Amino acid sequence: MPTLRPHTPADYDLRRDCCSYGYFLLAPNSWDPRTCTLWRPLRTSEGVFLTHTAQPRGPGTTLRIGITGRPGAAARREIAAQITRMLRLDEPHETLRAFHTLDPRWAPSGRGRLFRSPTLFEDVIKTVTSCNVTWPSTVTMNRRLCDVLGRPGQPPARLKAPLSVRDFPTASALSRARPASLRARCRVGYRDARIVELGKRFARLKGGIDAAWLENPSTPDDAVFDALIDLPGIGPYAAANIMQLMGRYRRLPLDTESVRHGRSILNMRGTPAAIMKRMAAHYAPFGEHAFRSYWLELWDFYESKHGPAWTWERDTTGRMFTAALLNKQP
DNA sequence: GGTAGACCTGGACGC
DNA sequence: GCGTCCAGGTCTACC
Repeated sequence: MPTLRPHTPADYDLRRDCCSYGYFLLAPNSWDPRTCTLWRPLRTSEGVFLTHTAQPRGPGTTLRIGITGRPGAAARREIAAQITRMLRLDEPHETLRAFHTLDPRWAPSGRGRLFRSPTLFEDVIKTVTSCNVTWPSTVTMNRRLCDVLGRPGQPPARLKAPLSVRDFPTASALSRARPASLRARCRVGYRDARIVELGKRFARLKGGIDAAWLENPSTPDDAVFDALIDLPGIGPYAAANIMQLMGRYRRLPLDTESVRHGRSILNMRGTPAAIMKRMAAHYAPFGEHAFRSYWLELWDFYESKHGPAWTWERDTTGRMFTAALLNKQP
């Protein structure tokens, strides 16, 4: 079986850094808590390959990416690049150090890298499927999108892959879907036409967007925010969330979870709108790392309820990790 | 510029 | 098993 050894930062801890944001629980990602392995089908120019990424020698050692099938040199490079994006293996050490200097609470644990998707498009769709729904619906929508529109990869011959080997649908595949079919088969509800339109924009079929420009670090935050908020289904919350997934942490995606956090942990009082204003002011001193400080506080709360995220089973704890649901747990 | 109501789904709850 | 209520962010119409 082909194996890749991507460049791995000296402080990298797969358990900590992969299980750091809810998207690691969404299809087609699959974290196996027993083996501490991330399973994930990835699309390349040579087809879809099922990968599994582990850190067999423990934190701080080189990751190993096992690949089912026979990828050529180009496909291997594409797989390594996608895993690097998902796990933020290329995040400069100085950036993390700057974050830990600004917010020393996370220096001892080394936290700061937040999981994301292999492509900006997948992060955008995952964000849209997380709006105006409870987390279990987000889980269902992503699983169905993969089952219905993802291309199958080669299943492993001997290894037991925990889940489906279908990848996440491409922009092109979603641009060709019929809204009614998306609604009926993927349970995306009123998001149907918006998702198809996003597929068209990212496939650059109609009013196409320039993903390279969006992802270019020299593009100003405000310009990125304005471009994102122009997209269908993307409002202030979604735009800010997509920005943090792009590594732009200055804006906070404020939602009902933020209000819950403001009230219960930070002892803020007032209407939801007033609390959101106070939340923005509260984290403003963390500047370009504001979201990381905010998110790690939230994540800490979730883990205080149900143990370290790397132990969460996708189909049990992983379906109920928002505070509203966790608070109902015994 | 601010606000009210519709949009959909799935889970919780009561009967 | 069925009906009702509720949570959730975006969008549009309206003031």
